[in-house]
Amino acid sequence: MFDQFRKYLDDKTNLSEEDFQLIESVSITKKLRKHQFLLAEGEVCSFNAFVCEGLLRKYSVDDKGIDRTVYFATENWWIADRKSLMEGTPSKYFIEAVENSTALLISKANFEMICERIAPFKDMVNLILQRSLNATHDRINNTFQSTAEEKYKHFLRSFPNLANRAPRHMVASYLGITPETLSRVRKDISTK
Amino acid sequence: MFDQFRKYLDDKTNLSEEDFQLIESVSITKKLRKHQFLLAEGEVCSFNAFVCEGLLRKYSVDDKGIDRTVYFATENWWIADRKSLMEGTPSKYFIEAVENSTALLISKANFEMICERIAPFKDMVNLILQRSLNATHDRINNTFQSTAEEKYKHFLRSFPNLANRAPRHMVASYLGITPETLSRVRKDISTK
DNA sequence: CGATTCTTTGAAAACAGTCAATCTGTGTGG
DNA sequence: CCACACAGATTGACTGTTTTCAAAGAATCG
Repeated sequence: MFDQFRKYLDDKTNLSEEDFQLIESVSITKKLRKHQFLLAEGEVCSFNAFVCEGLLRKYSVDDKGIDRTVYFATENWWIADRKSLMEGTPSKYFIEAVENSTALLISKANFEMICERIAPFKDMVNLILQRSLNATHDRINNTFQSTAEEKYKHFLRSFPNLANRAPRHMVASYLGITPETLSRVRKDISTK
Repeated sequence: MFDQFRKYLDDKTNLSEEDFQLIESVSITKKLRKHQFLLAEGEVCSFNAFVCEGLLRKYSVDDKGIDRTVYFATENWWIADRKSLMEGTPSKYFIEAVENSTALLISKANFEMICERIAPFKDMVNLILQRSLNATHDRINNTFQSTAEEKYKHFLRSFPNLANRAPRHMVASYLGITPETLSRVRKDISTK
């Protein structure tokens, strides 16, 4: 499992053998079965997770009981509730395995320790943060004023592989539309 | 002008007199008149800007010529197009003064230099990044599946002071609704 | 004051949401 | 291996919200 992470790190940054060993020593492999939760609402998020295989999803449930998917994470993506992690407050989110998945967890304390000791790692993390922020702004930019059809097409362009892996109702909740609307949009597109 | 920034830095982090002087030496005061652009679409963003006074707005213009406001920045907020800045690519955004404003600009090279030399500054920047990402996720969470009225009420709660300073059509474009809809929503709320 | 831009209002059309029913596929237990 | 149950996906009819287009009122700036 760590091999996957190692390849990722090798690609993104420049670490010594010693660095790898330190990181490996604090990485906990976690297998998740479909539907299993990595984090539940009300819990304090205590880790950063790197997804080795599978698909995870972060979502909240609103007053009316409706899912709001904030984020999907597949192979080589990170997932956590940063707000809960940073502030030590109860999370408003669930993180759930959409497929059987494997993730590497690094506890908050260990993550900070690694960042302290390995400067390139810290830089990488901050770079990822920046990219993530850019991507999130793009998402707002591309879906706020759009019709359901435009939103879905943009989703297909951005995550061509996710559209088939994630159940439709989750895609719908990611796009902020109902499953029924998504179904109709897909029909419209296919008959063109 | 630098006083304002200094107070901000004092509040957020812990810097020596020497650090302040270094930062001041690379900060360029820029006065902007209402409607003036700090960045235009197609330009490469070459700075980070700290707003001392006034109100700036970051927006793109879509195919149909409609504004999409991504971000407002008032006193003590940062603004830039991070993507363009990071990658050196042409920006898709405009950054425009909504009021007469004053900002401190720090060029990309100098900003990186400061981050290198002053570790607490770098940490502060990364903390801001994280908060910004959290706030953006909250924004998605709170406005994606909401009605126009809910979006506006959430905006009022989040930015009570902005609602009066920013023209309504900009607020509308921030919320992803038409100015007409915003006008009606406001009427509905006031007659309750 | 006049011109331009912003905001509001009205009526019609487009769009997405809701509710209920049906269809599909998957997995489970007999 | 089949039948059944169950969750997810689709479809239809209806409702409600938002957009669009057009026009009239404010407000602002030179």
